[in-house]
Amino acid sequence: MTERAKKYASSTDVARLAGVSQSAVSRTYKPGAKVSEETRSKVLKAAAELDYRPSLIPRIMLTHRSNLVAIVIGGMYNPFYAAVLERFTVGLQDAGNQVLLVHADSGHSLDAAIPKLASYRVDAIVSALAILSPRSADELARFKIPVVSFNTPVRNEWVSSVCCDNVGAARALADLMLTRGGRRFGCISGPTASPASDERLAGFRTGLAMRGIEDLVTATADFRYEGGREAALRLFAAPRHPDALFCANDLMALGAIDALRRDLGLRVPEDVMVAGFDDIPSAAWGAYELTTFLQDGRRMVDEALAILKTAATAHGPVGDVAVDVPARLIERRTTQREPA
Amino acid sequence: MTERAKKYASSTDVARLAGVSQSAVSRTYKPGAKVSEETRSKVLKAAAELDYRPSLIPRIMLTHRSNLVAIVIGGMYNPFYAAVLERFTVGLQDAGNQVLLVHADSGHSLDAAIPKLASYRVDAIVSALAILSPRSADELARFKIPVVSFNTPVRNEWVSSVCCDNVGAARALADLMLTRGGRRFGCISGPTASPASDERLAGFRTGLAMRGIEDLVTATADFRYEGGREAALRLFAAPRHPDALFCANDLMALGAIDALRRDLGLRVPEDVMVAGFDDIPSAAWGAYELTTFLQDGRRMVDEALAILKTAATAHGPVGDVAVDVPARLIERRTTQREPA
DNA sequence: TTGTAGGCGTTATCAA
DNA sequence: TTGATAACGCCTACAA
Repeated sequence: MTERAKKYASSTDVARLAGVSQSAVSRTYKPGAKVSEETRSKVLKAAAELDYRPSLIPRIMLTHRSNLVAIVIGGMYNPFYAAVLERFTVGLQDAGNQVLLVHADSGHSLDAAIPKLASYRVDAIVSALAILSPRSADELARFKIPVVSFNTPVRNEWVSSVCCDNVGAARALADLMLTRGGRRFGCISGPTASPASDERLAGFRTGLAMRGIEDLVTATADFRYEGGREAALRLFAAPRHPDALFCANDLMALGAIDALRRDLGLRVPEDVMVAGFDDIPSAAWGAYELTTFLQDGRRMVDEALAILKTAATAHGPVGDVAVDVPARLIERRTTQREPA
Repeated sequence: MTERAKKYASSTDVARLAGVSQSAVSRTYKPGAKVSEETRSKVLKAAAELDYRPSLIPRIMLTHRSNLVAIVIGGMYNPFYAAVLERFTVGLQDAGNQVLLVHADSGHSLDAAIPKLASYRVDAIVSALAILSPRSADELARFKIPVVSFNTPVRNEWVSSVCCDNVGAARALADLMLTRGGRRFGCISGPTASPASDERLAGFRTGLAMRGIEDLVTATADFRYEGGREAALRLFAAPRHPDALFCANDLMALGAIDALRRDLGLRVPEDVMVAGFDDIPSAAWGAYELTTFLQDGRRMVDEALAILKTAATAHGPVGDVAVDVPARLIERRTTQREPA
């Protein structure tokens, strides 16, 4: 009856066929086992015949560890996050974990996903989501699952964060643009409620203020190329437009550049300087050569993995760690301008 | 002793605290249950106190279904595959599945990952890997796990495939380039042993041959921007270079365009026409406006999901299905040329 | 070295 | 409506 649904052979099946006990089978597959050559070969023969693969599921019940780590992510359209996801996956696989991928594009869908993850008994969660609110973080903490928040500075007893120094970087960019002769400044930020974008905008504003500039025109977009393009068109509709534009990520910056050059007939960097954030591969492409900040994704992932490793061996909560990775300015052509 | 390792409360814990039987707890969490209001509230109260989340792990043992679907992928640097991964993830989540993400960048690492997946008792596997060999496919079939191969036309009893019509598309492109006045043809293909790239090259060659053109200079690259750029530099080192260049994917085409324009001072499309394959977002960017083929990732994913759904309800093998999705030509600026 | 027995956290069955 | 009981597949004593 239930035979029909049965897909995998069990160790009991193998034992029966091999004419040994179930524990003999179990021992055959345990690294430091004490099994006679004879038993072992009988078992392996039967196992091959039945295509037996030991199941890890019962082990999860016994040990309370699944070796499953969930990665919650939204916006893989951004190559920076695609690369981060790939690095996490490789790193976790190398450490003997499996990755449970969860897509969430809003705080709401995140909340919906959490109980599922708890039901699968994941060992830890990585949130590479720009929208982890403190409230969601508290919700997460209730499940007593270690969490690493990537690029969103929330933390509590169970939640740690790995961020890059958005404020400092954006401030440094303000300096650079002033040095390069910028006079009127503009900024295209990400969606409201994106902490990373907020920090970048705030840092830019501070950097300008420190040099006595208070004027800053801004537009909001959605972190995508098209959004950046349209935001630039809006921002540059007025006759007295900026001559230095900071975009909260590279994709929007590339869209803005194309808007300026192709739709508005402006030269970059001669008429308008542009800078982005992330250093995605296309920022370096010959058609753009965009000045940007390298978010050191590799190092950020490594830091996150280190936190997870600690969490895996600890018995209690190991949250409240905050790692800040500096961003490195990569100056390319889009800000290379002789001061007027 | 083992208390220390115990992280989650079990239904037995809840039952004890609530003063009811374990089955009562189980029923409380079962949708169509018959529990008295009184019992239910006692249970929920105790559960809240203990932060209880029912575990899905035992259910996997009982039902032989994990609701886990593995996605094996390599090369998320290509936005086309990043988008495919995202669509798969969303689609599977909507269908009540969870996604196990596996990164594999070679046939070898794929082989290494398979037994792990079998141990986690995944219900199905999606291979979005350009390197699934028939041998690997047979290996997969041994585990009796339904497999959908994305863009690689292998199949057997347990393996189905969803591909796009690479040959037909590339042949149509040859026609177009001839119509636009192409005289000398070049092609930058992907790594050897990539079936998709092989088919595209073969189709292009066939299309040319049908119009009496046998000459075709080729170079091989790695599907990435930089690789395309370098391959173009090699291909155009000779004095008599192509005036029509087909690249096996968009990323390489964009690299080739920048090589032609910026390193070699050639005009695209006036001096050289260029076309790619995939229709990734950056192909449409203002700086390039690349002619390409839209691989309908959305539809391909939907077809794959449909196969998986069938597999989920069937009892035996459901492989050997082959779906072919047509590719649609998107002609943009890089082939817009007046015939000489 | 082997086999027997108990338990991990659920669900399903059956009797109360 | 409830509670006891037997699985599911494996691991770990413990006894033979």
